[in-house]
Amino acid sequence: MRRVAERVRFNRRCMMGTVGKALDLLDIFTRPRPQAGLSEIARLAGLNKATCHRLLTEMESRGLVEQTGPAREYRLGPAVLKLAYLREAAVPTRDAALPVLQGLARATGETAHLSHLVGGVLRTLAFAYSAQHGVKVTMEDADTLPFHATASGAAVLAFLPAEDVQRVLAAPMPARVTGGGATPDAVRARIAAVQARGWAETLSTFEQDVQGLAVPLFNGQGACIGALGVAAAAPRMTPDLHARIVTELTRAGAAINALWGGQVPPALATLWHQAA
Amino acid sequence: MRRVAERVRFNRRCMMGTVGKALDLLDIFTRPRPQAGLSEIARLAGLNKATCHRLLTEMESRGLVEQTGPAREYRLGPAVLKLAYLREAAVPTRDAALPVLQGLARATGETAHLSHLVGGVLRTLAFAYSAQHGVKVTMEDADTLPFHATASGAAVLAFLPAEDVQRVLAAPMPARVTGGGATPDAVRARIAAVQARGWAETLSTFEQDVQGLAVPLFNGQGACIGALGVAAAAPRMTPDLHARIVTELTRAGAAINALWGGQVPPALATLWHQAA
DNA sequence: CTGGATCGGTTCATTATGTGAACCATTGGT
DNA sequence: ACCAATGGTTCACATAATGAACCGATCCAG
Repeated sequence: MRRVAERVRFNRRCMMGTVGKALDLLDIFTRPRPQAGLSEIARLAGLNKATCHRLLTEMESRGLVEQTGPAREYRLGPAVLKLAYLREAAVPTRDAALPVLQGLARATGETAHLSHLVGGVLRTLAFAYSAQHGVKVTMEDADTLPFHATASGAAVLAFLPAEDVQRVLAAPMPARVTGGGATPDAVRARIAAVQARGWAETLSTFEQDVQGLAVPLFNGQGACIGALGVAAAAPRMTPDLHARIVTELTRAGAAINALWGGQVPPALATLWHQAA
Repeated sequence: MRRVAERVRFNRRCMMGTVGKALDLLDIFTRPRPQAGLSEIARLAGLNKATCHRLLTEMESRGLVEQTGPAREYRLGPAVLKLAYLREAAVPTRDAALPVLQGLARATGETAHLSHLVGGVLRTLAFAYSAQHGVKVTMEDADTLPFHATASGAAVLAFLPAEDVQRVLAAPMPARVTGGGATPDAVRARIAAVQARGWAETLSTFEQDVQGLAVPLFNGQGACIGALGVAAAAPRMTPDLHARIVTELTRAGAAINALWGGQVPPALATLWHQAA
C-alpha cells in the first residue's frame, strides 16, 4: 500500500539497523566536539566498544571518518566533502540560499538561520550573523532544534500532517525549556497563530532572552521540509524592529522557496504578500 | 599488535560489512548521474533490490540520501551538507586549499586539481579551471584517479610504504589506459623519477592529449595523503610553459602542505626549494 | 483493452552477520 | 609498582541481513 509507506515517512529514526547505528555515530561529531576517542564514542552512543570500533573502521574505509595522529581519535573524514560537493551540484540548496540568508541577517541586524527537516528532526543547515551588534544570538551549537520550543519548530508543525503533529506533541518534552512555553497547549496555540498570520514566533522558550521568528519552507510537492528563522536578542526588540523582521523574513522565505522550487500553500503565500 | 593494524590501513575497501555496502551505494551518485531509481541502483551495485531498498531507506532516515518527487528516485540528502560543514570547521582542508588551487590554475593557465587518498583510492576533492584558454581539461567526471595512469597517482605511490605500492602494482590494470604507459615497469620508472626530481609527470596515459604533473601532499605525521596536480592540454605545451608549471606546482604544493600542517620529507622539500 | 515488461516496494524462511563480555597491550598519572 | 584509563581483538552466541518470490502500479506496443 502506498499509504503505509507514507505513514512511516516521519520519524524514520526509529529503525535501528546496523547502518543506522553507524550513521548515528556521525552525530557524535559536533562543532564543540569535533573529534572523540573510541571509548568516548562508545559511551556517548551507548554501544559496545567492539561494535563501535567495527562501525568506525568500516566508515573509515570509505573515508566518512578518519583517525587522527597518535591520539587515535576519530573525526569526520574527507569523503563528506566530496558528497557535499555532489549534493550541491545536483541540488543547489545551501549555496543558493546562503546569499538570501546573509541578506536577511544584514537587513534585520540579527542572526538568521536555516533548518532542514530530516528523519523527524529539525537540523540546522546554515546560519548567518549580522555585523551590526556585538551581542548576537549564536547558533554554533544548536545542532537540532526542538519542535516544542522554537519558532522554526512551530512554523514546520503548522504545515505537517496532523498525525505527525500528534506524534511530536505526544513525545516527551525536552528538558531545555523555560517557563511553560513548551506545553502541548502552548505549542498548539503557536501553530494556530502561524496558520493565521503566516509566521511563527516564540520568546525565551529555547534560549533565555531570545525572540525567535520563523517561516516554513516547502519542496516541489508542497510538503514542508524546513524553516527559515531569525533569532533576535529580546532586550533590544522594539515594535519597529519586530515589524521589519517580519517583512524581511517573509520576503526572504518567499525568495528561498522560489530558489528551491518550493510550492508555498496559496493561503500562506497571500499572507506573506500582505506582510511584505 | 600495532603492526597488524598498520598493515590493514591501506586498501580498507576489502571489508564488506553491511555499512560498507550501504556507503558504497553513495558512490553511485556522481556528477553525470546525480540520482537513480531503486532498480538501477541495485543493478549498478550488484545487490538485491530488497537489500538495496533497506539500505537506502535506512540512509534516508538519517538524511544521507533522499527520495525525489513522483519518480521516487534517490539522490544525496541534506545531511551531507551538515557533515561537510562540520568537517571544514574541524579541519579546514578544502576551503583552505581552494585559493591556492585557484591561484595555481590562474598562474599556469591550466586545470589544477586536488585529490585525497581514501580507502586505497585517489578521490578528486576539488579542482579549479583557468579562464585563459577555451580548451581546458575538465575534471568533472574524474571521480577516482587510477594510480597507474596519472601523475597524481605516481606522486602518491612514490611516498607510500613499499608494500602498498606492491599491492597497487599487483592489482589488475584499469581498462582506461592508452599505450604502454601503465605497465608496472612504466609506473616504477615514474615513481623513481618522482623521487629524483620532486614531481610526477605523465603524458596521455589517462586522457589523450593531456599532460599531467603532480606533487604529493602529506599529513602531520609525514604520511602521504593525496596529491596536487595540473592537467595541461598537451598540444600547447612548450618547454617554457612546462618550466612555469613545475615552479608554480611545487610552490603551491609547499603552500598547501603548510596550510594543512603536512610534514614534507626533507629531501623532497629541498627539491621543491630548488624548483621554485 | 490486453499482454508483457518495467517500475518501487514488501514478505519471510534461511543463514550470514553483527554483537558484547572478557581479554590484551599501552599509556599516563600517583 | 600500582591502578585506571586508553585503543584494539577474540569468539560463542543470537540478532539482524539476505534474496527469491511476490504485489500493485504504470507504461507502452500491438
